[in-house]
Amino acid sequence: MSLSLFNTLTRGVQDFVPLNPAGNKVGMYCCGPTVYDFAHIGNWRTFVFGDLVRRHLEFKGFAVTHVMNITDVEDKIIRRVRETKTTLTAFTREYEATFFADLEALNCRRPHHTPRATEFIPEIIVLIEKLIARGVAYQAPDGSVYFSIEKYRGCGCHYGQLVKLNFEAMRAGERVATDEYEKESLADFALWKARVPEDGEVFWPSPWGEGRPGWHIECSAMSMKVLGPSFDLHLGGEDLKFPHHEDEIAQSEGATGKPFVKYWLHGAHLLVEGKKMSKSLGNYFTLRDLVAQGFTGREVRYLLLTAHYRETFNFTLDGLTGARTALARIDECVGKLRALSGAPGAGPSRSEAQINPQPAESEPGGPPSLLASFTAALDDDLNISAAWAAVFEWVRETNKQLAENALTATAASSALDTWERINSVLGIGAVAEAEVPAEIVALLEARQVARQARDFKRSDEIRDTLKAKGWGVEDSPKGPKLKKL
RNA sequence: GGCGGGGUAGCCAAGUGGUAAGGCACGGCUCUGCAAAAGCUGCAUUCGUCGGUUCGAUUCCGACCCUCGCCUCCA
Repeated sequence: MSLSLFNTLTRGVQDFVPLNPAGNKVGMYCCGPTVYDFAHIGNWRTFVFGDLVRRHLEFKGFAVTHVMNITDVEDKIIRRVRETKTTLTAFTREYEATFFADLEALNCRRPHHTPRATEFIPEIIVLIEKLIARGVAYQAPDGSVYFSIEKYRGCGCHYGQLVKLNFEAMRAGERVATDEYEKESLADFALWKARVPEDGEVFWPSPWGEGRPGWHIECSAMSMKVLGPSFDLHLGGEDLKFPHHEDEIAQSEGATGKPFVKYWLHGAHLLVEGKKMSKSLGNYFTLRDLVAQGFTGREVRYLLLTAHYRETFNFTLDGLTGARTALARIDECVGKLRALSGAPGAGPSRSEAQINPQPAESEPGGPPSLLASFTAALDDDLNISAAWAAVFEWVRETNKQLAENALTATAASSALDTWERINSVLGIGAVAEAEVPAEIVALLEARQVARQARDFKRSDEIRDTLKAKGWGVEDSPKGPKLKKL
């Protein structure tokens, strides 16, 4: 079965066919963070969505080149640099490092390329020169260079591919600083911003004088530098459709004359506790805020992955608690399979690289296997909810067989293989059994002695002690089981 | 004002022109010294409202109500 995705360009679900179908290679660009603050949970939804797209493509056997830019020069950054009296690099690198740490905490695969805007100034300048040479960009009296939408359209190009635009009906409202720059037309956007005193030391020389790149041009320059003038996938949050992505198309196609991106994917925003996230409402969370409340990156990842990417998702703390319970069910089941299969381990899950990327077909005539229903769900425009349903049905079925002692070690091992392949897409792992300190083992043994002597008062006391030390005990027919709380 | 999403159980959330996945929460039973875990089991005659099309609509059409987003900072 082939993968289909909703393409904002055509406003419909389409079969995914890479530009180079023979090569099986896919170029994917995701708009990355602007490193002026910690990324919030809404940002993370989009990045986790990007990770899901990449993982599923890799699961399908595509060789993905994943690019994510780092916007490290931009109005807000400059303001903060000025306010904190630091340097651009010192300021942005700190947030960049945090971003990658958080990305890892959420178990997102690291993009293959993470270009910084400030390291692509020469490429940006070349791109602007091309646009000027083609007559679709101009330098204004203030020294800034703008993209002319009128000229671009005059060349027969289409501005407004991602969203329907009606410039006449657009309000030149408060949010448009009409007097800030000397543009020829309100809709034109800056490619190069001339240096102003507020920029401080943040500027680069250029053929148009000192200044800095506009926001949109950096993505065009970096994506085309790494992936070429035309590539397969470009993702971002839905708010970026206009103007950011529209402008990227205009700049890129205006410069190369070639189609820029084949499939545009946009992730919906989230609400927190039913409301738009805002610092004043107290529902603004960064990942570290949630970690401070005792939640793990894994739980956050799971919750962010419970809803379809094109639907607004209501992120709640209750939901996060539910995520913990749901994950524990999966862990319990996978843990039992590991124990039965005699896998060494209880250790960390085997390397994802060892996993065969080709999904198996279900048995002819039989019920669809986990792998088949999971794959079918994600192939259908990443229907992750249906994919989870497949996972939990499998958990229930597996638990049932385990309870009936109906699984052999070989069958358990095979079930684990399937799970690992599923997990290569979900990326929620399964917690490895923690090392048990000698003190805890001793307490557990003491409790067993007490239980055998039917001294339940004593055994319950020890259970409470263990709990206080962070270990839960579950008695099973095969003896007590320790669980890190 | 223009454009675009949504309204499905207590909460989150799939889905379909033929009678509602899954998760969380909650109740019952089995097991257990108790508990936990697991298993079994119960939990929407109903999918914002009102009309229309249809043998049949939550699903298609129309109107309305509510809600969210974008309209040059935005994931």
